[in-house]
Amino acid sequence: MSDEKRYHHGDLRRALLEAAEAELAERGIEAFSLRAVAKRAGVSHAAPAHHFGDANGLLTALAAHGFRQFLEAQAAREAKATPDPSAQLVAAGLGYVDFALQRPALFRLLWGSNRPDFADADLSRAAEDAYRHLVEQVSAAGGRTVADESAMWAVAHGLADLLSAGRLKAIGSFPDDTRDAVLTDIFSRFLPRPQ
Amino acid sequence: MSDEKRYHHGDLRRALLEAAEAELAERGIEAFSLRAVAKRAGVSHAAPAHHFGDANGLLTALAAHGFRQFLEAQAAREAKATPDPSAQLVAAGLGYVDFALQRPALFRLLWGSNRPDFADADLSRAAEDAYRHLVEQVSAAGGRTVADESAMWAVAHGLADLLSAGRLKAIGSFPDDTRDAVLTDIFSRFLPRPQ
DNA sequence: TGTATGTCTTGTCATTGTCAAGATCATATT
DNA sequence: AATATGATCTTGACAATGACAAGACATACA
Repeated sequence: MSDEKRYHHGDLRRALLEAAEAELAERGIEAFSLRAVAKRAGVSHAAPAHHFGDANGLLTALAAHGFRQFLEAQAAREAKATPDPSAQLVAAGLGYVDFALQRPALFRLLWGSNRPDFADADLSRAAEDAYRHLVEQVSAAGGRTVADESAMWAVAHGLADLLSAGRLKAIGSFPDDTRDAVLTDIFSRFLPRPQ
Repeated sequence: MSDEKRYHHGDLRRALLEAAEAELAERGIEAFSLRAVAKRAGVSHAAPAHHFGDANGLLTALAAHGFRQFLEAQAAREAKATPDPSAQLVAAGLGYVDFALQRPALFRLLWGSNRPDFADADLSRAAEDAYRHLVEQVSAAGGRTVADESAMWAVAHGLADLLSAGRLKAIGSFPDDTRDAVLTDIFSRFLPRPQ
């Protein structure tokens, strides 16, 4: 049988990352346990060490993966939007919120935890890619200043963070399409204005 | 001597809250340890239990205190601003960011942790007071819709969260008065427009 | 075939949160 | 003043956790 218990897992690194995200989603980052991840992946409690060093190393790898999925969520919205720069920027903002709502625990790992090592080469590259995408979108939409960038980033991030934490109950209780309409309205206020 | 070691502390509850905030600031919420708090306050590791139940109980009480200080930070800015509603709203936003920059660990406890029990009566009241203040400010400045409220809250929250986490390096590296000017510019974009 | 390297397990230790039991103190009542 | 009652704090214990060391097992390669 292919699922026979073997001494060598074969793809343990990937299995541990999947188990870690599942644990994160179920128990939250504050109750995250390396041993629980190992148990879920069906290996001994010390197995993760060889692949990730320590618990923070595993969370660092998971965060890098998370930032790439974060960009994918934005790209998915952008693909559905009209190609003009303003619509693309709004779409990126909607994707930012989508990710936060669909994977709240991962979102919190990326933006609200200091357990990942952001000096790690892979993670810092993934995080910078996300930042660069934002800057490019704002710039294409006519943004020129630090205030233009920061305003758009802040409003998208604030909405994503508050919504995923369940604090913005007004918007959070809307059906999806209504929520999108309100969010689009809000993002539009921050678009760099053509002069 | 007044600082003699007594069996009964006398004001242990307050001392533990202060020790907890200091520990939070020094080691971060992810390394928060109840025993370290007790040691810092000079009592045994089990002493906090009687006053707060468990570790989350202590963090709940600290969060309630934190929300009140959060409102004080906004009030401090409002007192220095002109009394017109728009200026008051911008001042509240600046106070929001002040608090996040001055007490980043506490800010994260309030907005990015699920360890505090938000069903706790004292904490939920303190958190609702903060929310009510925001709604009133937005309303006084002419805001009428859910989008008006959410936009202002989100931009203030996003700026505060990103700045306190050190992610908004552009603005974060500015001297205080320059930063205030940029933030004021950004907040002004979200002010409800007189129609 | 034999050896080196990589992968995983078992066992151990210090630290942590929580609970139980007991010691000490403060206060009210008589 | 003496005592009782309850609040406050300590000591000791336990299970869970992250990290480390040593060894077992498997694969790659000569």
